[in-house]
Formats: sequence, structure tokens, C-alpha cells
Amino acid sequence: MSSLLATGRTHDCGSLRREHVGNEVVLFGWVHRRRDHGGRIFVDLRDRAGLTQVVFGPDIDEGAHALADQLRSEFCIGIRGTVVDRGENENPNLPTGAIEVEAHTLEVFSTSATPPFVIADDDRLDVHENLRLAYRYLDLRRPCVQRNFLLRSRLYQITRSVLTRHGFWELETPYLVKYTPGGARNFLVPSRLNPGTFYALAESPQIYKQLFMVAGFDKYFQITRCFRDEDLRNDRQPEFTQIDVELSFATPERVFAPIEELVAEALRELAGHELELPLPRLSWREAMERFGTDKPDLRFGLELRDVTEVTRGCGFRVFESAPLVKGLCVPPEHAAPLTRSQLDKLTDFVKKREHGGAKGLAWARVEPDGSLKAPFAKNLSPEATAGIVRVMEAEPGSVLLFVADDFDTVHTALSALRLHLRDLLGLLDEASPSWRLAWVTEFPLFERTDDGRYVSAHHPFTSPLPEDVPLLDTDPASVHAQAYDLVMNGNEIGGGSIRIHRADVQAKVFEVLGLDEEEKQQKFGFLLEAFRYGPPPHGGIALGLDRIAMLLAGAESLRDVIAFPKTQRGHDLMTGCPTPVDEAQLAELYITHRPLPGRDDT
RNA sequence: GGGGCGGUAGUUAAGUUGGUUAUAACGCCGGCCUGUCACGCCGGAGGUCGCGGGUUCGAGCCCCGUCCGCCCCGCCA
Repeated sequence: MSSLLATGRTHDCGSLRREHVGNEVVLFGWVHRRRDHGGRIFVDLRDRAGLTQVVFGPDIDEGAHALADQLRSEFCIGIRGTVVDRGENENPNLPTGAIEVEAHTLEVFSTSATPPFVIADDDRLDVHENLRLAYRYLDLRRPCVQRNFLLRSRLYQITRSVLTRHGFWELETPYLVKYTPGGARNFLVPSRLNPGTFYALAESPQIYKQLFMVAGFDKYFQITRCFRDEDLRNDRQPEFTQIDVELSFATPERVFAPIEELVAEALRELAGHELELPLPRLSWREAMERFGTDKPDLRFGLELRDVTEVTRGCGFRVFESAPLVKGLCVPPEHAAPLTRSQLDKLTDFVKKREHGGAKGLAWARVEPDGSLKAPFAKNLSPEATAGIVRVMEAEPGSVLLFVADDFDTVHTALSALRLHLRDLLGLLDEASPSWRLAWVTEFPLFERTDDGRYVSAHHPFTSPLPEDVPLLDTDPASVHAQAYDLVMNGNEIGGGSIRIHRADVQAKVFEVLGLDEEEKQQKFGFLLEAFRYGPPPHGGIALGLDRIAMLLAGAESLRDVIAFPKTQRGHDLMTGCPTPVDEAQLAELYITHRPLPGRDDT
């Protein structure tokens, strides 16, 4: 073994200060940058803790100086030397800038080929993502990337600390689970021992954690991987990490309390932000009405206003004939960028299918005398004009933007427009990031499919609000659930529910979902059987750990907080997976595949 | 399945109406340099313009197809 390795390092590259001057130290790390002045060679030595300037010179050590001439970027080296005060030459940009290490010994542990991109260009992430992913281990060397993973590591520790303090047991559930169609698409794992049958990779530990409650474990949590074979997005990976939580004798408030403490501590420790508890609660209905979405960004105003009533019989047919007319009021101080051509762009924006596909955007400016200047204004009755100005809380100089359509279209379009205006008009202060969290509660229990069937909005074990139970018979669409999401800055970071523990209510829900006895037994027989033996009332939540880490890190993508992520097409560019497999292994599993699409082998 | 953006030197980008030898910065290689810290100076190497086909006297540029990456819809909590 080399002498320095045997000695071991005395410090990391981020910790030396003026108080260490005179110490003999051993540092290990990578050559971040090298500046060769002939008689002086400076090396910024990097490890995960920081940078330390190391100096080589013939007067310090002739051999080390000669060897340092051969150093190049990303060589992995060890040095022994003396900490000296830099005095006038202090570098204020480095935490270790007050000192440098005069190297008496240099050992090259390993040389490095010229990396495909420069690791030291740390603050610039502008390397193509495919290259970053192909050389992920080098990408992960960058200090700015490493910071995200330190944050992520601390998030695990905070989670464990807070939840353990609250009496939760950390437990594990299987990844190889029973295949249940419906919900997210499963990854399948063939069973060699049972040819022709498959496990599924768990989409979530949902059913197992409920069985923990039946088992009397009372309070459970797990930081666990979940697998979903669905299309990827900026904030969606096929494997991701949840903080999964379940507790017995639960009410929504009893679920919220420890979770609020967890996010508060995470924000305090990782973002330096003191969260005010309890967090605001917002019913789903209120969130939709005020923001047009179930995950409102509460960092700015610009709330939706309903002018349906005041525009009945107003003289403008578009408004009169629509089931719902709502609008946004851009106050005068932000309205300047909204020129005529910009308003035309906003009209195109709301017409796009992904922004709701509204038929148009009606806009108006409020004149100093309180009248409206707009293409449609001449049609408006004075009463309607006054009503609009009042409801919109408009003042002279405000710009009003209206969408008239059905409930879904109006809210989708105005919600998208609201976020668009947030960015267009700079409604957030980028310099001082703010953190606005809220619980969105009382989601609808069911959603209607195109062919009129009911499906669970959350999952089939979600409990209705007690007062809505009778509606299961008469009007399932209006039943609200004891289901909730946790929303942070317009992102859903968690969701959960109180589960059904009463057999009669569960039976009713299955009835609405159209599950017959056979399907029930086939899909959930074991859970229903378990629920015959005194299940406690229970409920829980799952938090998206990756998303929380992404937001706290200020990252743009989930990929920035997952060490080895997949591309949008599900590829790992470093290993090249997924790949075909050996025919022999397929044969062992009794698997053949159909002709592949788009490959004409003939 | 659909819509949009992108792919030019190791990297990031520029490349005019289709026209001479495809540019720049950084990086890399060699040399010089004892106070730099994005060191500096001098010199040099480096190109399958993603891939395939087409139009043309001539294609990085136009057309068709295809692969890859990113963003979005559908899908997915």
C-alpha cells in the first residue's frame, strides 16, 4: 500500500482554516484545476467537501514539484504538506481561501483520461443531458450536483428522525407483488419457478401497509422505491422513492400533524425557511374555484373570479350562453407587458388543447372612468360592466382576462394562464424563494370515464366523507373522499387518504365501481379476508421524496436528484439498458415474444 | 399514439439566399513563466455537420425517412 493511503487523510478538502496554519496534513482528492507558473504549480484539490489550494515548488519539495508537472485534470491524488497562511493572497471565493497547503509529498493514485466534459465548469450545467447521463459518474463529481445528493441524504435522515420520534416503525414491504390490473401499469417479472406466471413490481406499498395496520403495528413508515411503467416526464421516473406512512385510529388531522412537522424540519434544515404551522387547509372545491387546479401555487395572487352571475343577460352572447364565466384580473402595476399582440398570444395559449382548449380569451382594459375598453365592451350593459369591475376587484389600468365555457375547460385554461402569467409578468421574486404549502382536502371519491363508468379518483379503499356515505346510493359523482394532497409551490408532493374499514361501505364502493364478486375476490380477496378480523380505522399518506428533494434543491428536473435516472424513453444511457436478453433465459421462463413493431426482419 | 424544440471539433455554440479551405470560445497537446486562483503568453493538433436516401453543377443549409435527447398532451398521483 502507498504510504499516504496507509496514513489516511487528516482532513477533507473543505475544512482547513487559518487555525490549522502550521499543521502537517494529508489530503486526498481530484485535480480540479491546475495553474502552472513554472516555479510554482497551484492545484485546486477537490473532494465532496470542497476545494483546497495546494502549492508545489522546487523550494518546497523538488521531487513533488517535478511530479506535479505531470498532473492533469481529474487525476486522483494524495498530498502531504504544511498548512500556510495566504495572508494578502487570500481567496475570498473559497471557504478554505485563507490558507493553502505547501506539498512535500505527492502521490498519484490514478491518472485520468481527458474527461468528455469539464467537471470544474461546475456552475455551468449546459452540457447536453445525453452526455451527462452517459458519463453519469463524472456528472456526479460536479460539486453543484453533489450538493443535491447531500441534501437528499439529509432528507432521509430528517424523515427517519421525525417519524421515529412520533412512534412510527420503519418496516419493509415486498417489491415483487401480486399483479393487479388497473391504476398504473405494472412492470412484470416472470417467475422461473412457476412458468407462465408473473410478479409485478410494486407501484406502491399500499395494500401491505394497510395489512400492517391489521397486524396492529399501529404506526408505520418506509422510504421505499415504487415502480410504474408509464410515460416519463420532467417530474416522473419509472422508479421513484416515496416516504410511505400509515397509522391506525387515524383522522386526516392525525395524518397531517407528523407530516407537517417533517416538512417544516426539512425546510428549516435544508432551505433555512421557518414554516408556519399548521399549514392552510383548502377543500378541493375551493382550490378549483379560486385557482382552477387541485395543486395551486399559493406564492402569488391572481385568483380566479366568477362573473357568471353578473354577466347573465349582459348583452355579450359568448358570456350569456356559457355555463361558466370566470376571469383573472391583472393589476395595473403588472399589466404593462400585456400589449395587444401579447394578448393575442395569450388567446392562442388558452386555445391550445393542453391548456384546456378554450374557444377564446375575452380581454378588457379598465379605463380611468371605470368603463371597459374591449372588443366586446360595446355589447355590454352598464349594469354588467359595473358588476364585472366589482367582482373582479378591478381598478383603472387593470387588464381582465375571461374564459367562458364548461367547468373543466374554464378551470384548465385559466389555471394554465395563471401560471403562464406568473412567469411572463415575473410575479415571483426569484431572488428570495418562498415556500407556500397547503393541504388540499375532500377530493371527489370517483371520476367518470368517457363511457360513463365510475373509477376511483384515488384508490378503491379511500373512505368517503362520513356525511356523504348516503350519496353512494343516490349520486356517486358528488361523493367527497377523505383524501388529501400536500401541495408545495404548485407541486403535488404527497397524497393520501383515510381508508375504508367498514365492510358495508367497502361493499357499496365496489358496487359503484361495478366490481362483481369474482373480480373483488380475484383482485383484493386477501385484503377483504384480512378485514374480517378486526381492522382498525386507519389512513396514511405517501410523499414523493424525489420531488421534495428537487424542489428544495431548486433543481429543474427529477433527474437532478436521482443518481442514475432514465431518459424520457426509459433508457439508461450509461449501461444501455433495457436490452434484449439471452434466448436461453427466455426459454427457461417459457417466454417468446411477438414480432416487434417497425422491424421488418424479412 | 400525438404536438413542439434540439443534434456542427472533446465541450458549448455561430454558420447569411444552397457556392472558395466549415468559424469562435473553452478544453486538449507542446513550449515559457515563483503568486495564480476562469492565471497569462507563444505555438499546435483536432470535423462521419446524428444516420440513410433524394433534389441540385454544387447540400451543414432544401425534401423524405430514421435514430437519439429535452419539453408537453394522452397516460400516470
